[in-house]
Amino acid sequence: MNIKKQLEILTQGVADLITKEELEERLKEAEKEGRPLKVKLGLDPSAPDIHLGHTVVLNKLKQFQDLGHEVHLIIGDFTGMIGDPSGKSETRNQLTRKEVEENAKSYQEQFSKVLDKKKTKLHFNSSWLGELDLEDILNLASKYTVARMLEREDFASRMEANKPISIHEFFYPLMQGFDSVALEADIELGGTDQRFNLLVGRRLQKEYGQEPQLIMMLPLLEGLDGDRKMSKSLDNYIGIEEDPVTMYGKVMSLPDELIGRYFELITDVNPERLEEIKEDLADESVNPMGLKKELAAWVVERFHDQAAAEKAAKEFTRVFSQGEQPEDMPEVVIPEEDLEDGKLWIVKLIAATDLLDSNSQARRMIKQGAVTIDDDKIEKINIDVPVEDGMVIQIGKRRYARIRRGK
RNA sequence: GGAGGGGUGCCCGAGUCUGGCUAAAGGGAGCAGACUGUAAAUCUGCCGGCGAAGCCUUCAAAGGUUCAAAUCCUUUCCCCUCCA
Repeated sequence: MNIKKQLEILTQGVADLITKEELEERLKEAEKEGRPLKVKLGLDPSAPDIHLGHTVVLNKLKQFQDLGHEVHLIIGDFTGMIGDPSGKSETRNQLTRKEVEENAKSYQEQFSKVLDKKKTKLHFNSSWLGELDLEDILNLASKYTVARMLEREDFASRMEANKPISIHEFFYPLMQGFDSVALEADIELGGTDQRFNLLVGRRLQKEYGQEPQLIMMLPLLEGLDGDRKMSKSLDNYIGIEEDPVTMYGKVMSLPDELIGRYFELITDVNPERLEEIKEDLADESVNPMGLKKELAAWVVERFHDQAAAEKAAKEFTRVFSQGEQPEDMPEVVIPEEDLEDGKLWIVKLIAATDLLDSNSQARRMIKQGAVTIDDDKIEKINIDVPVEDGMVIQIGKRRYARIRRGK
């Protein structure tokens, strides 16, 4: 494929590129020399739970792969095994060699849902970082200044807010940058929030006498709240291994304004279709629900299959549009000895389902009129209800449990 | 080493001088209800625990003063700033 066309594909949907001219250069160079570009992505070793937000950058990597370039995933196991002691209140979770390898395997599995597994190279950065001795480390540290470190936004704001910064934290960007040196990366990808770290790699390569890598930043995908970036810790994510029904439902719960952005960043719809979608979204007379359903189906199909997508869509319509019960729901066994005359206090019964954390919450839900048993609304708190095998408790719109009497 | 500032509920953040009206303002997140061809938007409500009243546990930790403490005192731990 000619360079112009490659450039066009590679720069699509990119938030920032340092620099476009260099990318063109590098592509030409690679072609002339008949070698692929080494494209790097760094990964945190502790969270092998990929969500849609990650797929934005993975999609881009896939494009590189399809164009014949080499994708290198770097697992940051070195820091993971040492344990990051920042955020002192949190327990250090030092990962063992074994855990790291398990995580890596899990990563590989999940990544192969987007990337071509055969063409993807996996590295552990401990294999070079672990080899450095103190002299090497000091040498590395000498190549960057404190002032430059403090340019990083979160360091700067912590300084500003009088919050602690440990010295070792300065080493994280350096180590990540050293990965680029070790790999002799041509280009590194990352979210826009990674700008600083990515630049460190670029600068370090120069210090070590290498061609500095290019930097490609991809937009951060907003999570379910429609505001903050998708992340597991904010619990606003859609995991690519979630079951089809949940996945579909989560997409449907996205704020409408995000529909277009999702189509753009995580699907492979062609530019013409994307244009149409955007027009429809801008058109008041079009109910965005239809588009959202299309998006939801697309997502489920990609990470499961078409049958799952159809099933999830049906289930969604059934439960939310028609207000019927879902097909699967958790079952809760109520032991016979907890019953009195076959009855149980309503609050206890609800709390037993594990759908809520405490009796107080159960009481509140009843007060708010959120609880039904076999479609009968529960109005009072002080009642004992007969517990029947197979009866269904519903709390709110989407929490269900089936009751089983047992020993 | 010295001087000063600070640690509040899931998060942010008031309250501390002038003790009670404070389960602790406000915002965010979350949940529920109404509405909706969406788990969207919007509006309203809830948002520590305990089978009612009432009680119990909570404002870094432990003691103390008091009829009463997030608020006052003591000690300890942790964070920050400036000086050295």
